[in-house]
Amino acid sequence: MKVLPEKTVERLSKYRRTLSLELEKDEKYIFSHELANLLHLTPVQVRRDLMLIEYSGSHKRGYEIHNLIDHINTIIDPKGLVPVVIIGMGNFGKAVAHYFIERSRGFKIVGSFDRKTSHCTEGFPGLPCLPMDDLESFIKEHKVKMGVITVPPNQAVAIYNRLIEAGIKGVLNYTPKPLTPVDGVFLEEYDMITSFEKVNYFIG
Amino acid sequence: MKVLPEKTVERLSKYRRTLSLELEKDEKYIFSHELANLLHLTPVQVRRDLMLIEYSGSHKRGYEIHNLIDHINTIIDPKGLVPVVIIGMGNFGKAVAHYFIERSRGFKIVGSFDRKTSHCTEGFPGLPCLPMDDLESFIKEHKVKMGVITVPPNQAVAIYNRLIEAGIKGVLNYTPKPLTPVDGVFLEEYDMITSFEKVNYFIG
DNA sequence: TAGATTGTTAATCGATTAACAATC
DNA sequence: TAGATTGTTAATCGATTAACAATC
Repeated sequence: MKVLPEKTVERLSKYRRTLSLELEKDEKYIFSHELANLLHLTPVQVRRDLMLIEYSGSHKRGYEIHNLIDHINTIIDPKGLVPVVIIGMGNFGKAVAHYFIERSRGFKIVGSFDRKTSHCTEGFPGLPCLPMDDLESFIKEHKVKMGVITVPPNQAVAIYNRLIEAGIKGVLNYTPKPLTPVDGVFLEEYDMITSFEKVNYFIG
Repeated sequence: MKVLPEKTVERLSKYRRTLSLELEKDEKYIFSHELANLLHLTPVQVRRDLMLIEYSGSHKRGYEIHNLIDHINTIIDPKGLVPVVIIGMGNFGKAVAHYFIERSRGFKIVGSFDRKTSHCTEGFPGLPCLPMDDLESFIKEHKVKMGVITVPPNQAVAIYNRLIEAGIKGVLNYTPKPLTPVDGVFLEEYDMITSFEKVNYFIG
């Protein structure tokens, strides 16, 4: 299958979670307009996304929820459990860890790093907390594919370079420091300051 | 001036911060290609954005940094200090508070709320920590314009409705629970799970 | 059948980029 | 002047939505 548009992948992630909630309510089938309503999208957009992943429903009953979830799984988690590390265990890093411990599907947080290991030793049983020096060796040993950068902004570039050097495949940058895209490494950035200033502007 | 595209507003936020850093390095002028390189954009995009805010540079020296920052200020912070509240002082809420205490330009965190006020009493001197019950009265009394939702997902909808009811103008939703857009209230959502799953997909 | 829905192409919309005149 | 840059229109690209045939 051709590589999917970023926006479609984002929506598939949301479809899957919404569908799982419906399944828990013992729903078996869902129409495109129902799924669309739950996510404030249009039914056409839902159907087009499903078309792109070559999934078909029935005219009478819509889409079979359990089956569709399985299909989305094969599309967006084709690789089993991808190992992830978090670098920087301040409040933000802790929030990320807290979010994904036990709750992830296609990936698993396998390690956390901080300049002061005292920042991460407590609170996350089963999640190793390591000094920065061990970053490269840990990544190589555990075949870590994805790194989450939650260090202070002035350390972001150095950490990023070390991740690249160690052979990481994807980076999530939560610092406001813009990083330089590198071939073969998927880079996703979220800048909280920008979001705040955007809301501030559109409050009008 | 016509309302700016969302993407342009986002970049203006980044231009401003990058320009401030250049100013600190005693740079006085900057060319569009220099600013573009710092943010991994194209020079045309920079110039087009500046065209949209009706700012002109010189052919010889590019843009006068200090002056451009001031101009961006008038565009994206035309309202003085906008009061903001954070609802939910777990790790994520703390990260947000930590980020913006003393560091914000167009807005100010004036209050934080949690079911357990013990979550927020320590750590942020000068930031009031209040029980949920006081939410509406605080918003009205302090003319709060913007609310940041960092509660657990199952409380998000209830808090959102209370914010709307209390007359909030902008909402930043950091829970994975999608909220329903309401006329006259700007809603910005960031879903961390989606970002993770997206990176996971594009690692390929 | 009539009505509701899916699946898909074509049109539209919005954002980015190419092209280039004007200027210093 | 020649070269570099800005400012702006037109073209392109990508994503969304409208339209509608096919199906149950």
